Amino acid sequence: MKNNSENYRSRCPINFLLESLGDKWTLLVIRDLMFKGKRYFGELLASDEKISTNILAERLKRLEHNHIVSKIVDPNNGAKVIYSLTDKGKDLMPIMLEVTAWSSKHDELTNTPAPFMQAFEQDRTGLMAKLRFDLDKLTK
Amino acid sequence: MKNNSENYRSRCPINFLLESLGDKWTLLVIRDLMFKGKRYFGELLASDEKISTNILAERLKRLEHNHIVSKIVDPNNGAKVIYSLTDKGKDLMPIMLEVTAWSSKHDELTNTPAPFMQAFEQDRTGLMAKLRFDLDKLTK
DNA sequence: CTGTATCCTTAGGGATACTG
DNA sequence: CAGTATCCCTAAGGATACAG
Repeated sequence: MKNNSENYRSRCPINFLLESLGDKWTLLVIRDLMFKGKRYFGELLASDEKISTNILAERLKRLEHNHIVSKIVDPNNGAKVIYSLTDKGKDLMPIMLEVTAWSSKHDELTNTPAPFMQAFEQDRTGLMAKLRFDLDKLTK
Repeated sequence: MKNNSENYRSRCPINFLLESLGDKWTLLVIRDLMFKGKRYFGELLASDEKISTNILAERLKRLEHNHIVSKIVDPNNGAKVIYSLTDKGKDLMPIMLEVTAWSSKHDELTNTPAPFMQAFEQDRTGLMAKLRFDLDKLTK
């Protein structure tokens, strides 16, 4: 996955996403930062899908390099690092919601509460705006 | 990439998408079927990104197995096969549009016309409904 | 035209030991 | 706790020849 434009396979927007986030793990890291309120390396490490340390470290590094995630030193504990989504990262929320909508519609095993998805289909714009507002508050 | 539920890494909807479509090529095939009006193997083969025959054949087979793509024999030419999106496949359109929106916002090299994306941000629901209608007509 | 089959290479990723 | 460094292995993917 390269990120300097000369190496893109094409200049298609779909392909742009694939080159930025198109692997087995990156989207899961973003999910955890966006919807599960995780902020620390250790928390991200503890996902159901069992990512390993080197992979997580590499993905975070690349996400930071792509300005999707930023890291700061925890003001309450200088030994800890806090990861959070940048605006560019938060802009991925509509994609994540649509993915969730699609999966919960087409995979009966998926664990998304149906009422929420129904509300979402009714009023995408409103719900997205609200969630974005919450997200901004959280990482402010 | 497994598709029988016992082998999922988790039952998260984000992960469901990754297990169904999470590789370097699948989303590009869907893009070509959804937005570029391609229907034949040869047409799909001719994308900018240069997919090879074996990969394309394998992806189409898996997409068919997952009920995202269906194939029929061309009624006008028995030697040809026509691929098209199922309803489940067409349901991916909102995701594709959000991906396009995100990429065209954050990658200046991306080739999506800005006016369209502006209209989309104004009225997601309306535009999605219209595009879905067009898509249904096309594959009817 | 629509694929299969094969060969080969590489990138991605698990496991795990180790460091500041 | 937050990573780095290695080792090793496998799956994914390019190239290309060939078949129905």
